[in-house]
Amino acid sequence: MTHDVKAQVTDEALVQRRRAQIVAAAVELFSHQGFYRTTMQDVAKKAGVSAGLIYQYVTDKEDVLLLVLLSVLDSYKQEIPAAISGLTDPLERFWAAISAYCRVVDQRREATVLAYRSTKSLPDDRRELIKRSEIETNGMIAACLKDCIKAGLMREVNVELVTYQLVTFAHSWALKHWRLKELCDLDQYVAEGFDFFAQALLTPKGRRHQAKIQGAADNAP
Amino acid sequence: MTHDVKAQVTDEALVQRRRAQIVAAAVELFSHQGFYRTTMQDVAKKAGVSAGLIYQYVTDKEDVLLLVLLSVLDSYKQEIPAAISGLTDPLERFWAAISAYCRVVDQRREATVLAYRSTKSLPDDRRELIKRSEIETNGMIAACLKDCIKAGLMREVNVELVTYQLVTFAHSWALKHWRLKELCDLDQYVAEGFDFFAQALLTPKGRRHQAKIQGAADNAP
Amino acid sequence: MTHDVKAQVTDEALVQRRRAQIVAAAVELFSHQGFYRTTMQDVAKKAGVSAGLIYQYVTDKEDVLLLVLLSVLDSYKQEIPAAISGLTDPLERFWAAISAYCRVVDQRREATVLAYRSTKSLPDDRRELIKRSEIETNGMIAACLKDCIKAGLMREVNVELVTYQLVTFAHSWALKHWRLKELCDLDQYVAEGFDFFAQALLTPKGRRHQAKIQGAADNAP
Amino acid sequence: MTHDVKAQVTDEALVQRRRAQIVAAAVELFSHQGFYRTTMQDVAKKAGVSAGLIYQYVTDKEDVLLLVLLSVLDSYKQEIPAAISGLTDPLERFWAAISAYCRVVDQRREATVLAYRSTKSLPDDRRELIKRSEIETNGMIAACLKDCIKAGLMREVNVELVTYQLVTFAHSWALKHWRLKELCDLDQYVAEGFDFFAQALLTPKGRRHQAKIQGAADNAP
DNA sequence: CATGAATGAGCATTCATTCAT
DNA sequence: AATGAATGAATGCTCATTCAT
Repeated sequence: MTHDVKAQVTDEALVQRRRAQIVAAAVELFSHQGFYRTTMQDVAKKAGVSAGLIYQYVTDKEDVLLLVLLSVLDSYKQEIPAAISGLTDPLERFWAAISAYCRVVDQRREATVLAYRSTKSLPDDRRELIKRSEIETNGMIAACLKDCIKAGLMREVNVELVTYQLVTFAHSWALKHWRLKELCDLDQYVAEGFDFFAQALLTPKGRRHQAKIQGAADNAP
Repeated sequence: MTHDVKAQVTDEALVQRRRAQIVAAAVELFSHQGFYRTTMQDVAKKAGVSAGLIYQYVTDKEDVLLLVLLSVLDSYKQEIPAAISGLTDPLERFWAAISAYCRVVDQRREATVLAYRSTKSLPDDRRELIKRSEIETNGMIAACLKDCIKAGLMREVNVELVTYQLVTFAHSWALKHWRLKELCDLDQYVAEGFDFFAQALLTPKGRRHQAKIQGAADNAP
Repeated sequence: MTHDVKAQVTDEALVQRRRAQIVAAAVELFSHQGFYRTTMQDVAKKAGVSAGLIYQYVTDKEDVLLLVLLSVLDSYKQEIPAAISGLTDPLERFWAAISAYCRVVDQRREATVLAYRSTKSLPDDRRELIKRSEIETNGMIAACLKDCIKAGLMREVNVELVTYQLVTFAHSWALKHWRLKELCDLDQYVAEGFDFFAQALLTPKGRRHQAKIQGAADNAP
Repeated sequence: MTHDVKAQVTDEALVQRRRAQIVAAAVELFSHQGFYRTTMQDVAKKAGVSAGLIYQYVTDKEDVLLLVLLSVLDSYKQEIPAAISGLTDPLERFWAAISAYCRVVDQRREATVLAYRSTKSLPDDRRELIKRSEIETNGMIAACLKDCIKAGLMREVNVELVTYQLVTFAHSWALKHWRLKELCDLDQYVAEGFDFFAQALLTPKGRRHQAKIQGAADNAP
């Protein structure tokens, strides 16, 4: 976890704990009311600390936002590797990654929307941190995609562009949730996405392999 | 297009002109600095009017935002029908619509990003206006998609979900422009998108039809 | 009617008419919403003229207030003499004057309250005008009082102080109307006042005279 | 006395002190310049605090006005009972109450005028508070009056109406001070009032009793 | 380490007044 | 004479940040 945000407190464990407290409060408030409508007093109250305390763990209100956004991106960076860790089959890994992504987005739906709303509110240097982190996460998806292509299971598409399609598909569940939730639930959304991307990406060989996986999965309990 | 935002000035033509002036200034400022960091004085100065003047054409700062967002959505609602108006072939209409959408997004890239950032800053009732307008625009894309399906050129997919994929694809050009612009230009982006969606959606019959269109287009000057 | 308020318009009849229009609108608005809460645009609208027009008949917003307050005091100066004009008996004139005062206050209740609220909002020189006018009105009451004393009908009291008691009694009907209206109606209020002041002021001779008048009045239709 | 105005600061003693500071500054400014002409910056500067500070002890500018008006009414509610506390004779209590009322009005002359000017500037609910408080104060005067009547010392008059006469008499010292101060000083004003109300209210028995009291007082050092 | 009272710059909004038409 | 659009100074209120305790 890399934030070069400097704290004035030395006890590292305490810093961790306090920041977690602050971020937890801020995520909720920023998500619901937006960054600008949330006051530091709001954050302090919800975090159960005094307003002054926050400034011992953070330099700025913008720093709080940075911490919040990094915490969202961190969930991605933890959940996706976890979801594919046991798997070896490229196609299985691919679908598992997408599925994990969608599920994290669903769990942190409001924070995801927040990221779209508020990243621009950060000063340039801190925004760079976020972008770098996003590229990193995309890298994990891209890697899965590449493996599928290398294995001849998917077409030779522009990897980074398609990665954006996949990532955007996941994000949309949060961004357009106000409408999508009336059309389907998360599982259906993911299923429709699988179908769509399968059509778009799989080679004939990929299709056969897919059928095999599917069959195996269907026969499972 | 009609915004029920009420002006205190009676001369309708003047209202149109002044609002256009204000919106033009606001789009630029909101896009660059964000809604909250932009002061009404900023808007007034950039629009070349006094601060007080604005309040004769708008009730609120939020009203300015509403006007700005509606102006973006209005571009969609004008450009897309214009792009497909002469065409009769369902597939041609479909690609033309997508292409037009991408091009409007490109022209109003910053305003599109602004829409994602700031719609939540509106009070509920005004946000509804925006949502309704978005659904309307989506309807135009969905109609093209349905026609292709009805003609047997595309698979029987969930129309609204796929519409969101298409729309999101266009929006992404603005939202992720910071990265995408390093990977390709707009034409390439659109071309890649066509390829991807063609794969995902076309039936065998659709593919043959597509080839024919494509051939014709290739032989053109 | 003496306001040295200067108009920019020469046609004297028009000036009268316009000012009456403006004052009528202002009395109502100032009375209900107060001077500061009423905008010149409000006054213009209610008067059915444009905002700019007002400034051709008045130099200031404060000027409008002055005109309004003078109009109230003018009603006093007209109604009271009218009420006592036919009468010769000092006691009858006295009661008639008080009664008339109360009735004018009742008719212009809100304007009377306005005078108490807003006279201090005037710049010193214009406030002097008002004070002078008030003293003038008081003079009419004081004269009636003096006549009664001179005729031996009332005690040798401090005339000006008692005049203030009388005037204040009339004003209170407006100032405390929110409470008094629940205790009695105007006629009862006046009757109670007569009784009270009679006790306080009449000499034995005055009392006998009063009984005679009363008796005559009671036997009247 | 309790104003349900809520402070954001918890230390109750501090709240008391700060509010007193603010009210003291506001009374002076509001009295001289009026409520609307006084800015919160004015109040802050005169109170020797920052503008923001005030809003931790008050919700509104109107709240400051409410606090100011309540502080005036509170003086009445404290001074009058104090003035009559040692006395048992109904007539002595009555005159002591009136005298105390006049003296409080004299001490807080400008604030009294302010009350007449500005009560209407309060929103309805807060104005109700003021009215209730006024009725309470009147109740103290009315009680003295009733006791005199019950003891056969005064006539059977309409208690509440006469109470208003008495209260108004006290208030007039402030409201018409610009003129009255040229006619007499406070003691003379009170003495003239006593004479007037004695004539108006005392029964023969009351008159004898009054003479006795008076005699005793005259023989006192 | 923690508190929370205090600061004061910053901003949306209003409105008396002007002036071109 | 009359209009009403335009002005811009003025003001109530907020809130990130500090600092004495």
